[in-house]
Amino acid sequence: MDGYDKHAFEPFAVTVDLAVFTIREGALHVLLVERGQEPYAGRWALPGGFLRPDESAERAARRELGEETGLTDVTGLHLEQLRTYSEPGRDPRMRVVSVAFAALLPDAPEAHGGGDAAQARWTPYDAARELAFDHDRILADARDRIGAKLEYTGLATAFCPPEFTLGELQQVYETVWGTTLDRPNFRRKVLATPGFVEAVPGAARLTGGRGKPAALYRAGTAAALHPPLLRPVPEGRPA
Amino acid sequence: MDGYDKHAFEPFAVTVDLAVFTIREGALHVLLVERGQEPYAGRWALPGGFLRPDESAERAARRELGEETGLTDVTGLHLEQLRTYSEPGRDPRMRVVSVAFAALLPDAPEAHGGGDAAQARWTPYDAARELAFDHDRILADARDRIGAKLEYTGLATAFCPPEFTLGELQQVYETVWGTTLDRPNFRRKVLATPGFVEAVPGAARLTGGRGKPAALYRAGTAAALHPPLLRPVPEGRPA
DNA sequence: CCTTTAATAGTCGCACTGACTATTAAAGGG
DNA sequence: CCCTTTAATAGTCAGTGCGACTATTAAAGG
Repeated sequence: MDGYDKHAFEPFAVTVDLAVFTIREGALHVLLVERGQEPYAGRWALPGGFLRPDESAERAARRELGEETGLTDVTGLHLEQLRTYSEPGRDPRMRVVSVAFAALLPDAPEAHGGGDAAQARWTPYDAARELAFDHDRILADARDRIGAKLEYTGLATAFCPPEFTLGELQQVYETVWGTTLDRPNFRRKVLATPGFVEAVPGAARLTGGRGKPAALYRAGTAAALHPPLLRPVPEGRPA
Repeated sequence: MDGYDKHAFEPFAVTVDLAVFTIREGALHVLLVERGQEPYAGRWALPGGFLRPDESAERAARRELGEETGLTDVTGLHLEQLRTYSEPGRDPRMRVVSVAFAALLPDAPEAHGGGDAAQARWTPYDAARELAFDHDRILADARDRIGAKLEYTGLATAFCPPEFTLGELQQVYETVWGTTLDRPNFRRKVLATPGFVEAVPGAARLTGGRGKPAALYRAGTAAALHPPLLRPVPEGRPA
């Protein structure tokens, strides 16, 4: 009931933090910024910043992304709330509640510092360790969430350009899940799932490859995949 | 990067709101409180309240639940973050950012008002309309989330007492999804999914029923169901 | 033109599932 | 004490999805 009626309310600083993913050279990359100020000056961190009084967390997330990394007017950006981190002590200086977002980008435009960030850089996911604040945790949570949502949503297309080949889409799954998938089976499954992708008639990707050019597809309209595309179980999983 | 370094930060009021569900008499019920204060005095709302400076949102959620509804020491309570609502104007008096939670309870202990709440009451989900603030939206989001999570997690057991029959578990699915399920098939599926439930040896529910008493089960240890228990597609869904 | 590379097509068998039917085990009324 | 009622549990069968393959096709480039 937003019950501020009787008790005095304590003011909090509210920030947004972004875990922005893309796929580069077959590896999952995360956008990081180097902190220019204490605390954690010189450490890498997730981009983010303060919520302004007139904007929602979603708007703040897009704004900060542009300010700190130069990624502006990112049309293909998929942005979704992850969760909110509110443990006392997560910031050494004051009480900060942070709304975390996970974001996906198709291609990887170069990033540069700005705002509070000394510099910004795409970093391989596995190399993004020992970040400032509790950002290691946020980043791991974001990756888990993305991996899980690939199973039952068409989210993977958010990593792809507007038109993409099935091979590129498969690469997304293999990269995020860290597995390999059988190509014919992947193809059959994707095409059999209504609303996942739709063919672009008569188009083929001509990008310098040596073999037969692949047909192009666009993201479909379905939000959820029925049936889902289940992740292969790691060895020895079954109870 | 929690970038409060250069810009002045604006203070916000931070609250938690709870959508607490249970199943009563075969229908999904939600815990609501009647507001004792303006704004929205006399209107029904989700329980919740201010975050204190020394507690996380999760702890605040449990505390407010106890204060406003008398539901304290709820051992079987499942509590999970839904999302954070931060649109400007969602509270007519000040800038409030609210961390919303979805919660599930096995049985339904009676609730009574307290704290900021004039009274508290279990309300059938379908009758919970025109709530204060944006709580209609939060409630709908929570219900969607719960319904979806039933598919691929063992969450349904959170609606059940520590020991339950497969019939009771099936009732949870049918109630939340608004469908009917074939009993033998449901049984087969649940028992074939490793870690979903485990049998309580030699126990049977004797509660006054007329027919053969059902065997009892406990919640299993698996967090995710492999394979998931997919919701039947509504008529005419396939594209 | 011929080799290479990758996309696409097709096959086979098992496991899962939806839609059923049949059986069993107790409770409670007569 | 039996017999009806109620519900749990067991079993059947066909269609389908999917993993693991093999085979074919289409272009690029030397």
